[in-house]
Amino acid sequence: MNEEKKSLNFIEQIIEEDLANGLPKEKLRFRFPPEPNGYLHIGHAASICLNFGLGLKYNAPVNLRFDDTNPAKEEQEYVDSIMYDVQWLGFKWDKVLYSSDYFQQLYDWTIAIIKDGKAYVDDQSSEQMALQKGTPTEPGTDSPNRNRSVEENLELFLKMKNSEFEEGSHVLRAKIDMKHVNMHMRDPIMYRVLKKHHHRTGNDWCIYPMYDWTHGESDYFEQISHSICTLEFKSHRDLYDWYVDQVYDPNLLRPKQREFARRNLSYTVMSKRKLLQLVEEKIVTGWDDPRMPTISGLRRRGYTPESLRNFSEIAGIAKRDNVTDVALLEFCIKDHLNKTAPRVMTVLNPVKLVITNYPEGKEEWLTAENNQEDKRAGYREVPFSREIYIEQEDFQEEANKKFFRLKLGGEVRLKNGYIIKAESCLKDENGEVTEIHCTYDKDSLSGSGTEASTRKVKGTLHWVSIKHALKAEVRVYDRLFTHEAPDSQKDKDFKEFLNPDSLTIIDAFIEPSLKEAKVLDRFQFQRLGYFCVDKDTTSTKLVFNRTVPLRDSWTKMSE
RNA sequence: UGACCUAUGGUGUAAUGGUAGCACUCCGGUUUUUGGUAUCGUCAGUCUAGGUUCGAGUCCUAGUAGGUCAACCA
Repeated sequence: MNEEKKSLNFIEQIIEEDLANGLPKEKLRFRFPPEPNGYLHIGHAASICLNFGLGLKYNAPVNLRFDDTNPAKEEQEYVDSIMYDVQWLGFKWDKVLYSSDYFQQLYDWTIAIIKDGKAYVDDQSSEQMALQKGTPTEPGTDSPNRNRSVEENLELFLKMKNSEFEEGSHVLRAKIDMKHVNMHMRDPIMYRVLKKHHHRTGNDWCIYPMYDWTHGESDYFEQISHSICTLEFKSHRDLYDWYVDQVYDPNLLRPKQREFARRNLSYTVMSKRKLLQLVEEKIVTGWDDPRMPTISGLRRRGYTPESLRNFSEIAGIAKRDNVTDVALLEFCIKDHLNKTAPRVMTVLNPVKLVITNYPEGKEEWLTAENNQEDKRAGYREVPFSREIYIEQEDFQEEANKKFFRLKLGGEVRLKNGYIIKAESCLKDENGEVTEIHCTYDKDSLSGSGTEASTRKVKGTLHWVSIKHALKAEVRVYDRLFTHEAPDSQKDKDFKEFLNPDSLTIIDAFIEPSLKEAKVLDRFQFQRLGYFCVDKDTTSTKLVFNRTVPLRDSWTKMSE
């Protein structure tokens, strides 16, 4: 009964503190600000769940804002996929906004800043400017253009805007302090000339604001109370604040940037650049390849929104570097699917089994429970006949008593069916078992109520009737990399750790109830794992992805 | 040879100066017509050294380790 109080993460603690210090609760407002230059991944999911979760917790609006200030990298395709992913995760934004919506406002503010003598046009080469910038341990030196007159700056900036200068020839810089210990404060660039088509503003602009100049102002413009980003932006905070200072009206809310550690997952990479590389070099089939840590990849793999949200919740957030064990993610999806996924029988690596005392030509439809974790899931019928497939690894001619499966002279129950006893087997020239001959106890049918039907045998096998089975392609995935943190090795490229066996394609036999399964339908293939229908499925060919195998204490034990 | 951030079981996170807890992983028991699930349990942690304090994972100092910062990227 007693509600256990949930501890707050450090961001929530900051918010509680701000509230306690007089920030009205109605002023709380958050945002998720992706750049539309790639697909979202599980790390973004952490940020999405954090920001939208805060919105839910405090009943505050959350904007989805596209940080689209670099037309060279951004595309509508990414905008669309990001919106889809956020909604799929189950969140609702207050407004969809774009930094590019603020280009005019930003420009107007910039004019004021130039007039205030706090920004200047620099026409040096980027190399020259880099040289003057100094290093983290040495102060920078002033640009010779630093003291242009306001009039000249205004005139030059207008020319930049009017496309009178070439790309790379002129930039507008904030006049701050070339000797500042924080490199970002050494006269950062506010605008550059980019004669590129923008996915939203088209060719309206040929000057584009930089991230720092845009982000804080966008937050301020939208009156975001808490601007949450990842740790690598920590040193941008001084600049964020400096820029907000230039336009801040004390009657309005002043946004505050706060940083948390990005979420890393073991056995994968998370940087957009590297993920893009995997896509472009065709190491994976696309952004939504089921081996990718992208939201779209995880979705196609069979992950549910609930499982991803739960993962973010229990992984938590903090400020230290981390590599979260992918086992935690897998636990989350198994936990959810265990409660929700219908069970079916499929055989991945078949061996033929003949029940010699079962009448030829006879078939029965046996009743099978769809999900013993959820009685409402009901029952279905599965066909049974004289010849069935079982898994190769479920049969051994001889085995010790720890082997609960089928062995010569031993008994086993066929799931939802009869108890059978192995009498003999046929083998090919290599000694591989090609056919198993069994007899069945005709009184032992599951659920028939007879004494024999309740008889205990140690093992229960899944199976499919050969005559009725459907063929399906099953894609079995393993981790994409063999190293826990493939991009952590300074002297090695992350691709050296690619797992050559990350995908295995199997022709499997599945029970006929799966015939009408729809893309993204999720199932438990009993005793094997969770699988979902892939989008490559056609009317003539079913394709399944293995989301995650079931916990397997037998294989571990027998190794 | 600077500034800033971080340091709690194998992993991820709590403990807001007062009993180091939770989850995952691993291992073991029980139940089981899934070697699944459920359930019970075991193992396992405050980077180091000083200091403040009745009391320090928490505060201070120094060290050590890791990370971040010098794109006309975000």
